[in-house]
Amino acid sequence: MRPGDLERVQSLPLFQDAAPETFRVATAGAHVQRFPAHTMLLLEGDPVDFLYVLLDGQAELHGTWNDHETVLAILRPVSTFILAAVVLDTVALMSARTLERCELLMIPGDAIRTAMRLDARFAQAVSRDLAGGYRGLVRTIKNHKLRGGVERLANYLLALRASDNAGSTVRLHFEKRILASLLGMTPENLSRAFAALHDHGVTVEGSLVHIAKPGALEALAKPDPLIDNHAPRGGDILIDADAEIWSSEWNRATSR
Amino acid sequence: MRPGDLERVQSLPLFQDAAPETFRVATAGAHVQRFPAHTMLLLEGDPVDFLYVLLDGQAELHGTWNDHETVLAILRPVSTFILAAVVLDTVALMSARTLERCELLMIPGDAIRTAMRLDARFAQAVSRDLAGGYRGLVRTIKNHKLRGGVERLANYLLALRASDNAGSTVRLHFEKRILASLLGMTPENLSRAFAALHDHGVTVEGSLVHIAKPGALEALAKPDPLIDNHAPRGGDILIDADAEIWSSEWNRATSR
DNA sequence: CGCGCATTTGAGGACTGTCAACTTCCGTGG
DNA sequence: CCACGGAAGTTGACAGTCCTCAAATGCGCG
Repeated sequence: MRPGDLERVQSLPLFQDAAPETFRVATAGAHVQRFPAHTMLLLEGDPVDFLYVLLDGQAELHGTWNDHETVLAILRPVSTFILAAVVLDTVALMSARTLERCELLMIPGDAIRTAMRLDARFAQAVSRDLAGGYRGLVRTIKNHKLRGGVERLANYLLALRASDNAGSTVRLHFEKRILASLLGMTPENLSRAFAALHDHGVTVEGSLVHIAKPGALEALAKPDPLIDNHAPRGGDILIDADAEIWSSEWNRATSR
Repeated sequence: MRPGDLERVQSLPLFQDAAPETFRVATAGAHVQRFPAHTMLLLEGDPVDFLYVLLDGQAELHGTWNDHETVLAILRPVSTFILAAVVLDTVALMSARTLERCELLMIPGDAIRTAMRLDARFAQAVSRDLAGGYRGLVRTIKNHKLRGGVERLANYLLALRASDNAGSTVRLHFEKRILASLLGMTPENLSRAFAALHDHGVTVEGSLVHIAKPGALEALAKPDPLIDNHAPRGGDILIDADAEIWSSEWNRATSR
């Protein structure tokens, strides 16, 4: 583990509230491992023995059925994943695979469950993390059931703009075919969705997307704080303490 | 509160592990309230002040965007809902409405959060509950992204058969228009989906659905334990300890 | 009994998936 | 450094699915 990695892990919302002793015990049995690109880390249906912490690189969570595959989330450092399966000590519902060379910290599931028993503050942090993940999934389902493909793409681009920079050009962090699957469409239809956004000021050059008229795009996307997690909050309410936990599963992936 | 209600609440996975004192304090500040049918209990975007426990009746969780509405879950007694928002002390992402006359126990959110701080076992139970809900949502997303409408209906019927009885006739517990929304389609298309299942031995009479050839239906539905939570597990593995928590949010609603 | 709403059925259109051909991009190896 | 091969991305044609609108039917409650 490189110097600073431990600090990065400890600063995760999942751990920053834990007692130092809890953190020490949990990471004592952990080990860091490197994986090449396009490597399966975990297969859905397999028992989950570790909580994974992505320290470097990009990874993908996906699900399979009947010879079809769909991307459920893109993970970027630093984030944890499959916490839910670890808490319940059961099999994974999602597969995980690296998109590029990755560095992972693997914490034994036993250590996590033991820590929850001994450290109430850690158990609370786990609850908050899972609650944040849960709410992320609720947003995702609303996104998919209520919006069409073009609208999902438009909101995705606005979310990228809000999170990565303030400029009018955003960069897609992974291949379009993966973005297509994440957004619930085929690569062909993603192309057409980008084409449809052409009329609203969106131009594409490789992985660079230029948003010429953010206003026009927003008019089409109709972002909603109850779906998108980046949308402008209603200005009349002062109590805006939506301190959602976003460090672990479903990071900035699905809809932000 | 009727006699026995408290016992029913205490026997929920969320509470059965908690210290008696924890349970006493939490329910001390709680109150039971009755609501007529078709009443809004909670509006998405509103701060959540209570953890709700549905003691009697049926309720629905739904989301809204751009003048469209989609049903996210059907709740049946005894189950809790909006635990995630309570844990994070934030606004609701889903609205809740009664489908019929309902009896609800409302536990102040403060009491829940305090109990988590004081009782590590309760905090663990909350984590398990949220982890179970999280995994239910993952199943839902896979269900929606990987399957078509007819397949979703077929699996829903098989899930009903597995949970409610062992017979070949199942009863829909709510209106078809709500089922349609839950399954992510229009009422018109649900009708056609039922018609499509005609060829596979499914006949409909009001809210009664007869499954003449379960084998044929399964061949179409291709149920999967990693999506449906009722599907036959692979017989070669003995370790089948998937003790998922299913008592709270997302009960038998979405995909079981 | 009658009204209102849920459900069904039909027709048409919009959206999405599939297949195939073509172009572009990128990493490899000469 | 360039040429090449393979994969990614795009475009077009077509089919299948799903949504919308409209009208007819059925059901339940007042």
